[in-house]
Formats: sequence, C-alpha cells, structure tokens
Amino acid sequence: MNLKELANKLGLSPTTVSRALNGYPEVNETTRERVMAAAKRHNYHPNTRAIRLATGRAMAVGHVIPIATRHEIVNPVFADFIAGAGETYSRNDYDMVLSVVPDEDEEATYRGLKSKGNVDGVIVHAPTMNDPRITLLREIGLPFVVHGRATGTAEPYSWLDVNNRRAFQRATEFLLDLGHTRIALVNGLEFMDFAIRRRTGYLDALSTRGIAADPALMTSDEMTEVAGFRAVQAMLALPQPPTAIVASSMISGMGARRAVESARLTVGRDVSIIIHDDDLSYMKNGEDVPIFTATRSSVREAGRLAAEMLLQLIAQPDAAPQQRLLEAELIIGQSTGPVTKG
Amino acid sequence: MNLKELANKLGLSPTTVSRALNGYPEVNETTRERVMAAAKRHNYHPNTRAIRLATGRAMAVGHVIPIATRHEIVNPVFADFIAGAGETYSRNDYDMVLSVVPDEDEEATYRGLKSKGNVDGVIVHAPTMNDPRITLLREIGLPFVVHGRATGTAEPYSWLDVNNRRAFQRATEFLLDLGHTRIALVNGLEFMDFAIRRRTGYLDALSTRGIAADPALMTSDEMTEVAGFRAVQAMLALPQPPTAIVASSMISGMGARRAVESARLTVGRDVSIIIHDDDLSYMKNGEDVPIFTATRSSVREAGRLAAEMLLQLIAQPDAAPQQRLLEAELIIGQSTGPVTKG
DNA sequence: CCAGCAATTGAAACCGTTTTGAGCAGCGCG
DNA sequence: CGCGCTGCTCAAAACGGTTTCAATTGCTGG
Repeated sequence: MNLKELANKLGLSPTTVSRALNGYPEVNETTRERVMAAAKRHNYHPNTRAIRLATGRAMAVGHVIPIATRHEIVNPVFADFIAGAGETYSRNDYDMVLSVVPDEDEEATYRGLKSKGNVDGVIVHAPTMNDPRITLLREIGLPFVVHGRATGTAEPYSWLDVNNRRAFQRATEFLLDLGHTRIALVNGLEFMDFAIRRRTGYLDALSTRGIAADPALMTSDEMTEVAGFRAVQAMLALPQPPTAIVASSMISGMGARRAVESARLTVGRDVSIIIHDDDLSYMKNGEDVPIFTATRSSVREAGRLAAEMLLQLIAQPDAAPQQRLLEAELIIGQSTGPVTKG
Repeated sequence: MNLKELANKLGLSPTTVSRALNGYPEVNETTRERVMAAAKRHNYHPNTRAIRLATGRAMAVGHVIPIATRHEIVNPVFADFIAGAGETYSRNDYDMVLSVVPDEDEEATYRGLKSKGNVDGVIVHAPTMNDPRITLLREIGLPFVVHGRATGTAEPYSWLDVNNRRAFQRATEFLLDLGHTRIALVNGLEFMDFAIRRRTGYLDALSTRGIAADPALMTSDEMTEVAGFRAVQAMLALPQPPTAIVASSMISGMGARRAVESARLTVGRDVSIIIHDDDLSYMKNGEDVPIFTATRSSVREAGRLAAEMLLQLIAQPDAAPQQRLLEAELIIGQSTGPVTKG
C-alpha cells in the first residue's frame, strides 16, 4: 500500500492525503479524519526511502567506529553510550547508523557519509588532542557533537563531556585526606583527551598538597583488566609501593584488585582503590553497597544528552555550538580506607 | 554535483553515465574511462537516498535492541558481535542501523522496519525458547539470521550459533577429570536459549559420570560481576561448598574470583574456575597465559559470519535457510587445578 | 545493395514521497 | 453585481538516481 493507492481508495489526490497525514493546516478536518482512519485501516506506512529523497534529509545519525589498530574503541563504555543515544534517536524517529571501518578509512567514511547523504550528522567518539576529525567535519559541513573535548582545537564546536579533571582531582584529594601520600595513577592512554585531563586533575591535587608526583606511580595504557593487573603488579613490587590507586575504569580497577590480592594484600585496608565509574548497566559497581569507591557519571545518560544536542543542531544548523559539562559524583565504597602506618 | 550535472559536463546522457559507473557491459570502454575520470575529478558520489528509492533496496541491515526491563542486552558481548557484523557490512557497502527501543515496542519496530522499508533484513539477538520474533519475521517476510537458536521453533530458519551444550559438557568433564565432584554452575538467565543448552551440557557431563546434580550448586542470573560474586559467595558458605565452578562469562568469572578470594581461598588451588570466553577485544583472557581456563569462541567472528549469512540471504531471498554451528576451543589457564583433598 | 545484427547511446518512465503553483467554490463586502 | 478573500483540493514538478525501450550507426554476409 503506497500513497497513490491510498489516495485512490479515498477518491482524493496524493497531495491531500500526504498533507492530511503530515498535519498541514489547510486540509479540512473531516477529510483529515477520513484519511487517518483509512491509513490505519489499510496499515499504510509511508516509505522511508521516498521521504528521504523528497525531503532531502536522511533522518539518520552516524557513529563511525574505527577498528582498533592503535586503540580499541569498541568497549563497554562505548556500548552504553550508544544505547543511550539510541534511545533519543528512537524517540525522535531518527535512525542510528554505525559504520565500523579500518581506521585508515575513517576520513573517507566521514566524507562519504556527507556526500552520499546517508546521515544528517554524526557523533564523534573518543577525541584525542588536536583531533583531526573536528577540522574535517567543519570543513565538509557535516553537523557533529563530540563526546568529550579535544584540547588544542581553536574554533568552537559542540561537545558534551564529563569534568574529568575535577573528578580525578577530587578522587586524589579524597585519598590524600585519608592520609595516603604514595598514590598511583592507572590511567587510560594519554593521547586520549579525557586521560590527559584526568592526569591533570591528579597532578593538581598532589601539587596543591605539596607532594611531588612520582613517575614510577603513573601508568598509561588500555583500560583493560590485564593492563590494570600488570600496572599494579609492577608498582607493588617497587621498594616504596603505593598505598592507594586511582584507576581509570571499573575494568582497570578489577585488574588492580586482582594484583593487590595476588600480592596477598587486602583492598581497602592495605591498598585503597578508587575508580571512575561510568555506571554501566551490566557492570554495576555493586548494588546496595558500592564495591569500589568511585567518581560516578552515567555514560548512558551522556549518550542521551549528546544525541539531543545533535538533533537540535541538525534542526537549526546555524545555531551557535553548544557545550555541556557534566560533573561526576563521589561515591564512597568498600575499596578505600585510611592509610595504615607501615 | 549530481548525475545530471556530471552528464552535462561530459556531453552524455545520465543514462550512459549511470551505466558507465555501475559497470554495465554495453558502454564503450573509452567512454567509461572518460566518465570514471570525470567522476573522480569532480568528486561525484551518487546520492544514497536516490539509489535506495530507485532500486527499491535499503542497502541496510537492522539490529533491534530492546531496552532492558527484563534483561540487559546491551552488554559487552553484544558490542563485540556488532563490531564484527559491522565489518562485514562496511565491506559490502551496507549500512548497519541500530534501533534501541523499549521492549514493548519491539514487535512494532520490526513491522515498521519492514513496511517503511528502512532495512533489507535483520539479525535477531539473544533468542529465548519459542522466540516469538522468529514467527513474526517469517510472517512479515523480513529476511533474518538468528545469533543463537530458539528451542521449540518448528519451521527451519537461518541461524549461527556456538555449540554451547558441547562446550559446557567439555568444561565440566575437564573438571571431573581433575577429580572435582562438587562442581557448581553459575549460569546466565535460563530463559535464554544458550543458557539452557549450557545447563544441558553441564548436566550431561555429570550424569555420564554418575554424579547427581545438586540444585544448591546451580544458579541462574544476569551475567554480571555482582551476580557472579553473590552466587559464589552463597555457595561457598554451604556445608559442602563446591571445589570447582563453571561460569558463564568472563565477567561472571571475575565476580566468582572475587568471592573466592574474599573467602580467603585461592583460585586454581582451593577452587577451580572455568569460564566461557567470548574473546572480547577489550577484555582479553590474559595475553600470553590465560587468566582463566576457558571454552573460547570469538563472538566478533560470529558477528562477521552471521552478517555474511544475512547478506547472502538478502541477495537470494528464496534460498533455503542456512545454519552454522561453531565449536568452542578449550583453553587451559591458571584458574583450574586438581582437587585438593580436604 | 540491403537485411540483420552488434555496439553504443539516449529519451522517458519509474521509484514513492513532498512541495509548488494553480484552480475552484462559496462568501462577505462595497 | 462583481471583486477579493478564504478554505480546500489537485495536477504537476521536483528529489536523484535506475531501468526499459527505442534509436542510431557501422558492419557483415547473402
């Protein structure tokens, strides 16, 4: 059943039927009701492909996912972000299209998305310093919102981010307040913008208290269980091991915990651990009692909000870029405690 | 730059240009080269929306993700599957469209996808017993491939699955061979088809050796860290605690390990753990030495293969349904050892 | 020399919508 | 009585490609 057939059945022109269904004011209300009823009765749904061609809009948003050679973006955080964004799209009748491409094809993918008209805008994931995608997208004129920020980019652009610097500063201060001074940082890869900011927050907290940062207590790697384990294992073998650890994620934290326990130490007593918790739906940080003390910020909610920003931007392409900074909440769990006098 | 403009520049008709670019044999080779060169020079890319309308194909595949009220599908396994499938789609110039919808809207979403012509086919995730989606999709005539199987469905349909029964049977046998007899099963939710099959494999192995299954050693829950922790914590408090555990996933296994360690026991010595490892890219089961002994099967590879099956099905809608059963590999890691005599 | 065929190109229809530009009827008002 | 306006409807032209069908040209073989 297409528009023309429906119009014929009603003895109306396709024009009127189209207008009736799309709520245009110039159609007679009784006519509109007849049309609506007939559409429902015959189970008519306008063909999306035709709408897209006729209106010139794709009614779709793209997410480009480079396949990991240098860095694995397909991680649990990403999945939850996507889920959040997807909720927003569904509510607004937009499609979400994911492009999984080898990272050397990333630029070509963005250009293709624009010139072939597959999407009306994109979300940029995991920005790095001076991220080239921002320049590219502005150049080709494809609306975008960045999840995170890209230090070094001069021109304004739309982004939504968590205050990573502040979160890690507070986490470090929390440990300092407990009397810890040998505090380790198990960070994500430091070409990622968020990791740089976290490092800054950590360093700021230390220097405010007049504590010199010890390079031996700072690592930067993928946020995996194994990487977290290795990093902490190595640090615990130092002559002066850390008594507390700030870790980048739930998963790194689990690796850290495994390292602590395999050194026959106890988390929360011998070694305190504080993590950043993205509040992933299938990886809750405990239920009643949080496993880890954490700085928490829901990445799913971030996905919802970023998607909303993008849809607004698409609706009003000439509006000024929007920015939004979310604050993380400090959650006290079982993994931290006062420093024990050696 | 659109087709007509390009044709004008070349002094050719749109027809010929279209044919030249799409490799039709009836166009003169020198003409084709001229056209190709001009297309490249002017950076011409045909408008996807127009192609889709003209050809009647969506050149897109759908993945419908119900939002968790009863069960969280947005999990790390899902993310890796999607990544694998996405690779296949990109290579074949298909779009992947994800619909994140409240689960009561799931049926309407599938119907809409079909009647509005947004996609040419779908992948069905996480099938349950007698999964209603299979009947629905056959009824509305939308090509599909199921990732997993749906026990109870009579008519044949296309699916790709891991031999879960066999994997868990082998895992259990492996523990039995090490002398364990109190073997626990920390299973996923048992309305999920794969969980049922895993349970069957576990039970088969036990009964073959004449061991009666103990209901107190069998749990079924979400495959999260917390659930794994809880289940194992409770079982270790039993008068006759298990000496070995078969767990559903890497994440459950981590919860299990935390429970074992917080009971001041050692994994691989006091309690053996064997997991099913989906070989997730950001959650590797160790690097050189596997952390957990595991039955391993790459879910990312499964995604690639399932997507290929679906594209074939779309190309030949009248072909018979395809099935493919993948075998899991048994990986010996550090988390298992012979039973220690109490 | 001409019918017939192969090779190449083009005009026009088509895909299923939206949107533009009229047209028609009825009504109020000068 | 006629003009303009409002309210409603429709025919036709987009949108940007693909595909069908027809046309032209140059050869080949009888």
